[in-house]
Amino acid sequence: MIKRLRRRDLPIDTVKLARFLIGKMLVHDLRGHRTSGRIVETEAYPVGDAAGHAFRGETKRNASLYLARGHAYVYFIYGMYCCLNVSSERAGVGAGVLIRALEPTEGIDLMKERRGSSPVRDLARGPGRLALAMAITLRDDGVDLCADPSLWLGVSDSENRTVVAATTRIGLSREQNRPWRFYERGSRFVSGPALPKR
DNA sequence: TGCACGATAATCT
DNA sequence: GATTATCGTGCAA
Repeated sequence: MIKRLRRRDLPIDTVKLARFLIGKMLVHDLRGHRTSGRIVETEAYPVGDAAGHAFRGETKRNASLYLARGHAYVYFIYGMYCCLNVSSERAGVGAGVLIRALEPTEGIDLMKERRGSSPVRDLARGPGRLALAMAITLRDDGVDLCADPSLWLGVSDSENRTVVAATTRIGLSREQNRPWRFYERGSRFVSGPALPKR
């Protein structure tokens, strides 16, 4: 069983939310089929961060970052992939948390179809892969993850204890030394270069 | 295991 | 015209 997260459950702070989301569930119910996974890796892009898409102010593309915390901001990158973020502050303030990797839990066969049959470990290891496996597209930009019947955040009642660790973020050309990437220590489903075992 | 490289298009300068 | 919060492949060690 997965219980929905309400907006009041989410911390009103980008870095705190990024840490909070580790171990929580992302669920997509689409045409009667569910795919879901445990979030094992996130990155915070707080207010004033030069690497954040909202750094230079609100535009048509990044408008969803300015919605109340818990809304989806989906953007298209490298001409090929979509990435999912969760808006993370009060309405009118632009910031978000990038969801970088999931441990697949339900709908694994469907994820394999969407991804072109890859090992379970690689289905949602990385933001572009995650969006493909979960069938998240630009149409999901702006969705309220605390209210939408299809795409939502939750907590599993069989949630096991999660040890969260922090490192620097991936793929940036600015603000590279900020410790704003969070992941579940020991998880095989985390993207990026190999990490210390414990 | 670790690099270099190309694909490919929206957004911004 | 440059840049980009990525990924798969190919090749070297």
